[in-house]
Amino acid sequence: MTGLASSIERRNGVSLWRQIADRILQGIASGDFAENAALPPEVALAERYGVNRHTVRSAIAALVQEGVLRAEQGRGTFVLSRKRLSYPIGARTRFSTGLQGQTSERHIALLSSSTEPASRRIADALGIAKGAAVIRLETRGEADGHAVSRATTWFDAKRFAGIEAAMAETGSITASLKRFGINDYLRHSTVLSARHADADDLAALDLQPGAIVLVTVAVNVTLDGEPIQFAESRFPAERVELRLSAGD
Amino acid sequence: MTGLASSIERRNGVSLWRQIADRILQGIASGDFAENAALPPEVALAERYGVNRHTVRSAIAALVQEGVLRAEQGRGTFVLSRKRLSYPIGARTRFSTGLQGQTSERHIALLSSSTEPASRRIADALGIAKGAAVIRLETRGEADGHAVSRATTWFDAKRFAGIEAAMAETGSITASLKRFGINDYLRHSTVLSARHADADDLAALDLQPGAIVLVTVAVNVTLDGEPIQFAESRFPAERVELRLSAGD
DNA sequence: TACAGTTGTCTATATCAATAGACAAATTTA
DNA sequence: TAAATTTGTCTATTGATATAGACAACTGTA
Repeated sequence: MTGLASSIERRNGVSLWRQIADRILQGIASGDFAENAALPPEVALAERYGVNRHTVRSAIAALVQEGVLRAEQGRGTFVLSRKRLSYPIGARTRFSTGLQGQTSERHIALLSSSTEPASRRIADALGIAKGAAVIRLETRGEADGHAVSRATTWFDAKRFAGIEAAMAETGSITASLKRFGINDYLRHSTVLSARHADADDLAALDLQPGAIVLVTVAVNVTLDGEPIQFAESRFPAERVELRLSAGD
Repeated sequence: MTGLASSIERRNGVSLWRQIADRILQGIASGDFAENAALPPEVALAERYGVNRHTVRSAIAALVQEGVLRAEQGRGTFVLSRKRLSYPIGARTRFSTGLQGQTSERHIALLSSSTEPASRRIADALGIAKGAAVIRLETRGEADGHAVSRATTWFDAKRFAGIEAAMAETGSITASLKRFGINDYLRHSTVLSARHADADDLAALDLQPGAIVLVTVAVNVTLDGEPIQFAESRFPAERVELRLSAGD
């Protein structure tokens, strides 16, 4: 942002210190506050945001707790390096290849799996009957030891029986689908929204309460257009941005 | 969501009533709470979310204020119809055509315009020198009388001198660009994030404080690949979702 | 009518959030 | 060393947030 000094909202249900912490995170992401450099002093921030110094201190305390800042008495408060991952989304969206070059290691951890009857929404997406058995996988995407996504994925249980074992073993959706004869697939549709992280997301993504998650709801299809996978993924907005490439 | 009963977080900087209001909005969007039907009674909601009935009442009061719910003493609290707009994003993203079929009327209102030197970020995106003059437009997208987006757009001032007048007159980016000999253009890149709405967004989008906005940062190019427009758009997450179509 | 179920209002209390001011402790600079 | 700058700690006060309980007001139904 080119210094749009929009101010802070009061009595919204979101505390001032949380809003200011969000602003500082934005400032770091947008380059207003350089990495490894000192933040403006607390009194200056208090004036900039029109709040008391103690309120700024609460925001800073939260970000120190979060590992984003380090405060040193007498010297200043410093921005630790913490660039947001840029997660590409397009027809060939895949977790692992998408983050190549940004991280040295990444995989998908299977948190739990279950079989359940398909809800209307899932049945429609997968093109099966409502109530038919589907396998649900709860997974967490990890890159360089950090949690970067939390997803819930559904497969037709008849066609993909045992896929949870393949996921646990390979740590990859692409590799698991290969075992069922699917060597290539496409992202058919993606719907995007955002919300506050719920307790489950907070725990799995190692977020501080009040964090925002980006939510994608996607359907993957075979090259023939047959739906094979329905997934809802949550990404921590403070650590991940989604990049859409044209014609991809 | 298939009824994942994840609970609420305390002392996060986001008040319980705000979190519960968000959850109810999600519930409406996901179909957990049907439109025009009664919400569960306050005591049931209080138990479901593990909070006091008065806290649920605060959340409901906020949503009534927002026009999402209507409470009737003795009868119950009802969901007003309020479907989220689905805003398509792809290579041919355009405001007006994208919402066709979902709304009967839409246009872009020009809130203000100014000329300023390009920041590093904007200069890079537009392929011009840092400090060169750019025109900044502050706009609001409206559909059926409701604000659905708030955007800040930059153009090279040399090439698009007077585009603010064209925007004010036509209410359309596409139509304005035609006056400068650009009959077609493509969305080159889009980067997506989310944050709490700031004061400016709240006012322009008619949101209640604490609301979340989806943020897109996009570059449009001519068919030759020459960048012509750089824009940051904010969409109210409670009213708009973004839909990405493969191969678009 | 009587009753069960629901939202609306009131009082009271405890904790969190925000402001205000003063001063201590550590670091850097003159 | 002395002064200026910056973060850390403490006390005090106010308003918002959350819980608790009781009861009134309204609706639909037995």
